[in-house]
Amino acid sequence: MTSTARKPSRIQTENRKRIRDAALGLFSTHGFRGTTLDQIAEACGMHKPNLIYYYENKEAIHIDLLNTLMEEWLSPLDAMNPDGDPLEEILGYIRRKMEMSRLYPRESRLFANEIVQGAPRMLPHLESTLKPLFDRQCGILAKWMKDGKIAEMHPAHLIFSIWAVTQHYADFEAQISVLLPGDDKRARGADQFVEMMFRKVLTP
Amino acid sequence: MTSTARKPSRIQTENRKRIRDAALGLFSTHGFRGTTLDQIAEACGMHKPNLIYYYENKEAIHIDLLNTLMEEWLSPLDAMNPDGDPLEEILGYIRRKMEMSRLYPRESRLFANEIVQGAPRMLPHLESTLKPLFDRQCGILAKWMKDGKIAEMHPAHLIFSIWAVTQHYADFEAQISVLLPGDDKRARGADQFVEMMFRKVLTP
DNA sequence: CAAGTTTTTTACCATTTGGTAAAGTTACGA
DNA sequence: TCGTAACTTTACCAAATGGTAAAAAACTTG
Repeated sequence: MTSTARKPSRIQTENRKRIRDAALGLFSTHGFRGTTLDQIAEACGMHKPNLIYYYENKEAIHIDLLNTLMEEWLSPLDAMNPDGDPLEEILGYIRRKMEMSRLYPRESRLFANEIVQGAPRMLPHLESTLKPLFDRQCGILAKWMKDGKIAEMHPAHLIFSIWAVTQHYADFEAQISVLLPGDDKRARGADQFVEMMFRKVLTP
Repeated sequence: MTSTARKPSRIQTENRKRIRDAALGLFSTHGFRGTTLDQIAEACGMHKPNLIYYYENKEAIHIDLLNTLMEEWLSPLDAMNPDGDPLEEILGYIRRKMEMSRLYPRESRLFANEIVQGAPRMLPHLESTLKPLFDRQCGILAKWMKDGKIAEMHPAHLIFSIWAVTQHYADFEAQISVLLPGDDKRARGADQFVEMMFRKVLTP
């Protein structure tokens, strides 16, 4: 029985990464169907058949991207410490989300594209990976509320609102930059507003 | 000199509408590039060349959709009355936005797709139509704040947060329905949460 | 360094897709 | 009701696109 999966060589690891990086930029702004293999190839300085050498097909690149990025994208949520100070834990999470919107807008938009279009390639992953994590965090929030540490509210909707507001700055940047031009202190203004907002909401 | 623009016939008006309706459903879930003329044609029971008879090309359908829907999409913002009760005016706006997320998720996702991908076909429209409206509403909010009617904060970011939270329920429905299954009272829970949230934020 | 293996490149192909030409059909005003 | 303009359908096409075949080049290892 021959081994079907060999461990990847140095070149393989490197080139797959180059491909993912180029594909991330393109998929996140043009969507899956709006991106061609030729575009990806040119963006990473390779030839089209070379992409297919590393990935079975176009969809495999997209799926690998989603899977690879999913866990680091969710890691801040997992970092919420049940034994820490509730308000500070949540605000810390919000700050990390704002930071990620600023540092990794491509990742944010990649997921936004995928979800807006009905998550055709990610639904199973949402079920299996995100859902348990989400439920656990809802549990932590619920306990903090029951203990009177933060205001009582529906934990799930609280998380939704945090995601909505923080990711909005990455996903809708095209709109925001039209409505609020004069770039320099926009990020700080956003951070301050969001912190103020959730502090108010969460204070019992 | 022959007239270049004739007034549209009854059939023209009807069929253009049929096309727009079919295209709205497809563009909003598959994006512009992810939707084919054949799909649109089948969805509205026409043949492909017939689409081209009514619209110059595929892009013209998309542009017409965006333009046609833009103003009704923005109308609730314009309905905010500067002389009304500030808190109630804003909460009323938020309620209408939540209602629109529920009744017109296709429109919401159409715009979301467009903006996430950098608004390639809508940037001018954002500048010319949305921006003035947005600035005016920011002015109204600022005045309410100065008068001490609502809490002091950055008006633009307040509007962003309202858009983010309300549209999130339409745009990210695929995710929400995984995380919060058992559909029946989700909409009411969302309404209640959002109202509670912004009431807290806005109360001085 | 020679033999084998991995990686890259060139040339190509089948399908999809946006769009056209033109004949056929229907609606409608005089 | 007849002629014309509006509309629909059939048959087609060229370009774009995802993907393949196979030779050439580069790298690895005994």
